[in-house]
Amino acid sequence: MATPDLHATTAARLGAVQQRYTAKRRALVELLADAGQPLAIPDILTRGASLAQSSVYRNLVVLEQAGVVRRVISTDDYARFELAEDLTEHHHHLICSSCGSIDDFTASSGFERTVTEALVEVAKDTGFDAQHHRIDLIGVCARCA
Amino acid sequence: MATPDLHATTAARLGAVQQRYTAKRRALVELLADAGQPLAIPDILTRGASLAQSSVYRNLVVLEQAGVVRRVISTDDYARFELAEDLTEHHHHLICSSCGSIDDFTASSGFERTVTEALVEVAKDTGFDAQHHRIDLIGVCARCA
DNA sequence: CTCAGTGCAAAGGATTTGCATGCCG
DNA sequence: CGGCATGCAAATCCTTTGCACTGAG
Repeated sequence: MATPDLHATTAARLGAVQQRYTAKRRALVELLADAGQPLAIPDILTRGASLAQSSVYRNLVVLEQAGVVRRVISTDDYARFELAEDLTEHHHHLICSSCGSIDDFTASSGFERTVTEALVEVAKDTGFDAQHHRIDLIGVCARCA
Repeated sequence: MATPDLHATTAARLGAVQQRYTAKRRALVELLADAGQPLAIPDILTRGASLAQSSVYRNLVVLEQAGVVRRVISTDDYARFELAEDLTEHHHHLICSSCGSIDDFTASSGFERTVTEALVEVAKDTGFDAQHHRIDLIGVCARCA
């Protein structure tokens, strides 16, 4: 799943905020890239990231500020993290209200166009400066059903 | 803002889960109804709810289980609560990435129709049993701009 | 040699829970 | 009267932070 230049891009963005792209950070990014779905910290630790819990948190903060990863909120107690959209693909989430797990899905381009147009309209009406949108489906995942 | 039968409905739903509609709970529901936007616990306490903090949390859990209120997640540390949609009106949120405040907005019916159709499609493809959807605009609110 | 990155342990802070009391039914 | 709701305070648990050590440049 790792795009050829995923690491190059990440390195560049980290550099832009005076941060290094260490082996541990690389491992973290690869873990997220391979997962294909947002991961909670316990998931990350379980999947053999040889990192102290605190370092995971700290690095995720750094990567978030660098615009490499994004924090996603779910229904359970853990925050989840995924690669920034411009490193993957514009997508939305299926959030399980039972177990809190999150899966990705993509919508048709026509749908996205409609949504974008509508949201521009809303922004105009409310004076709200929208940076991006978020569409989630809340329900019960296949595992919990 | 309080619909004539808001309290009747609330009482009924609480009754359905063997819970009473006490004066404190009524005050909580009215506070949320009047606010017109999701409130965080500190907001609730500030607005003169004569309730202990722990009771607010406890009652919100009860009300959530009864399907009277809904928990909304933002970007800051506090969870926020609003009345369930069927007690108000279907709407979406403008979330400020700067201060974490949340405001409501409604979209055109055509937009909602398109969204619903698209989401039904997605649910069919993924085997995900969607209960409802959530559309948020993330950006900077007028106050923070 | 310097300074960012890391691990470990302790601190922080929103949320939850235990227990005694008071009130509704 | 009995049981649930409430307040207060202590406990939880995810997340953050302090500090000393290590490794890259």
